[in-house]
Amino acid sequence: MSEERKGDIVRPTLADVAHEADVSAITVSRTIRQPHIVAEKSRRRVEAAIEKLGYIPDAAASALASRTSSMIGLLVPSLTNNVFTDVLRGVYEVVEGSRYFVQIANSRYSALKEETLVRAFLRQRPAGLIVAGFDQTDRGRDMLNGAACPVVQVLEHGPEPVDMAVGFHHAEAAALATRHLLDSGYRRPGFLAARMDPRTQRRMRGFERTCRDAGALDARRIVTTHQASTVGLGRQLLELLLCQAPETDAIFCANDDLAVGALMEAKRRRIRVPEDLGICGFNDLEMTRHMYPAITSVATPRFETGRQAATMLLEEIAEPGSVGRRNRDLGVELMVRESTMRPPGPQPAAETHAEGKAP
Amino acid sequence: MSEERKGDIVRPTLADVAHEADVSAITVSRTIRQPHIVAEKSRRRVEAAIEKLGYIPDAAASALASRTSSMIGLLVPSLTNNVFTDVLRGVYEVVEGSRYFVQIANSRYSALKEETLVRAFLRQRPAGLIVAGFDQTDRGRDMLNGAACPVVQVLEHGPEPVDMAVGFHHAEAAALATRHLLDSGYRRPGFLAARMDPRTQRRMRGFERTCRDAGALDARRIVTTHQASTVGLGRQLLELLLCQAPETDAIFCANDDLAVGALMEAKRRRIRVPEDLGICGFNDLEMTRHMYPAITSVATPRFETGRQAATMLLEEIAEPGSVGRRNRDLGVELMVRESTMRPPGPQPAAETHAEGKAP
DNA sequence: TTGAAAGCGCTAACAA
DNA sequence: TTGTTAGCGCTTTCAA
Repeated sequence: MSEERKGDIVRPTLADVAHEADVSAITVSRTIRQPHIVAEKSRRRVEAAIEKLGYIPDAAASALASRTSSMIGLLVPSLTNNVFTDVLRGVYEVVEGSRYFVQIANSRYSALKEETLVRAFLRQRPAGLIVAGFDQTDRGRDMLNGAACPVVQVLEHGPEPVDMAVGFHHAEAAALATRHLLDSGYRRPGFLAARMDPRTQRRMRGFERTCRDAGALDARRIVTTHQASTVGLGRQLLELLLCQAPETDAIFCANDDLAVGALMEAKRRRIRVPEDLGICGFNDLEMTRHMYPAITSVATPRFETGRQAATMLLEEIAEPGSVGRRNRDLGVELMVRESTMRPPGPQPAAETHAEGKAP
Repeated sequence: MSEERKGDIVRPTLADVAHEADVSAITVSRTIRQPHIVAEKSRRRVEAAIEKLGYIPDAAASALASRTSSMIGLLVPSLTNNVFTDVLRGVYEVVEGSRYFVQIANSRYSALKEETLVRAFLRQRPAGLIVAGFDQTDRGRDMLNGAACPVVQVLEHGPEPVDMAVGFHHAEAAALATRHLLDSGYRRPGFLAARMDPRTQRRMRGFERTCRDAGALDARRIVTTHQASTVGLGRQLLELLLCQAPETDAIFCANDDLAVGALMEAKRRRIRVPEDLGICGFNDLEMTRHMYPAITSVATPRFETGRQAATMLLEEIAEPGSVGRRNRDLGVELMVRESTMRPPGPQPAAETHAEGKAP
């Protein structure tokens, strides 16, 4: 079909369907939105006409007339990062059974882009909005505050959400992991992190605080980068860490990608995990438990966060003010696996690393 | 702020801004869309008024009046699968610099859901559409055919796209990998696959055909499942394969997730890779090259597919009929790595597997 | 360079 | 149960 043809296509309207079915426009409208209040006979005629003409309702006209759309906007900083796609799955599970649909926007970790995207969402008069995190720009927060729809902030827990929130404490989750390393007998823990978005920074604070309290904090053992987190980066960061702090006997990785990369690099260097080096990841992505050795990680409630956010939104849309707990902490769970199960008794000297590092 | 307040918020309209700036509505509209044709003085007054009132244009009214939106719809079967998020990244890279925005819909591998989502997109009068694959339902294809906007099908190459297409041959790509295994001296190759969506099935055909031609096809060595592909599933499928065909000396995994899982399971069983078992993945996800040993994989042009699809769309939107090659094959590349670099000379007997399998 | 008038296709409100 | 009327907030068209 040529492009000229395409341009010429005139879509049938409600009025066309009404004419075809010999009813009024509003009856067609009702047949589509509230079929139960239309007489069986009219309804069948309308349905036949819709089918015959291939009628597709115009969302813009509908949104304009009703001053609302069926869109639920989801604003995340990344879609490469499985953390957000897991939230998304939870949201879908709830929204799919409803008359709403999800629109996704990706701020790519830019607060400015996020602001633009919030504005783009609001232009469409969404029925509800789900936004990752608490760290909007001032204008972004103002816009969310003034939104004519319910808003849920996800994946963090903190004071004063814009409207509603579901998530967990990043600093506390990191502290849990760090304490586990210390309790397992590791004395010189290091920290690897990438991207350094607000949530990652909170995890770093949790690590630092816990280490400081235990007298085990050493800035040389903290290696971070603003690059996006990848498995390859985990290898590089471990290399860097072992260069500048060869005494390191455990690492807490702010991401499972990094943990997997670090584990692979350790294997390649013949560093024994967990004997010479304990490794703990964060998020408990599916792959970590299947590594060899299986990697200890902090399981974060990503799917459940998405489910609850969507549920809260739908309830609040149906009846404003009806949602009870509007700021929820879902907590995390430490999944202890082989990579930090240090055998009891004295450990080999730290020099082991130096050996491992030789080509 | 209470929900009641929210409901009461009256958004300023073009007319309000016009009143504030003491110009007509159309001048405000022009200031927003074509600032260069508005006099400097009016423009500044309008911009000040927009700022003062916090005006946000209504997308529905705009779409209704202009009979088009700025939306580019992207329809994929999954967002958990990194393949599609890579395409997405390519699309974003191109679209972000334009006046269009991307809306993502997830069919979750259901052709019926896909049909519903195509309809949902068309209701919004998209400026363009990008759809994964060629396997729409008949109605889905009809709708795409009748769409009043350009359409690009991605991630496959085949005859008769609806409008435009960018992708590669899955069967040929699989044949490339399979030939590599055979050429590397592996004689009893197996095949692991999950999900079994149309593209995966084409890869299976490519594997079967190549093995048959080489007299190396044995149905016992083909293990598939309809479950979603995961690393854990790779471990399970390898276990199954080695149970029913212990002589297997190499595997082609239809996904890198499976390949990583299979590698980890092999390590756990003390099966030597690549000596006893060659492993080849598909897609060349970032992690595969960082495994130990590094995994051979077929690199697919996911990012470039997204880039080109978006570029074609924007060109075609700007000037219908202007895009030249409308059906593009981007090809694939085999990345040979440690996991299939079998040392030359006679190999240990196949019984090695039996040993490896012992607890 | 600016504006007035006339809809875009639908739904809310009310009436029958 | 169905219909009539009057917009929703913007852009197009034509005129000044």
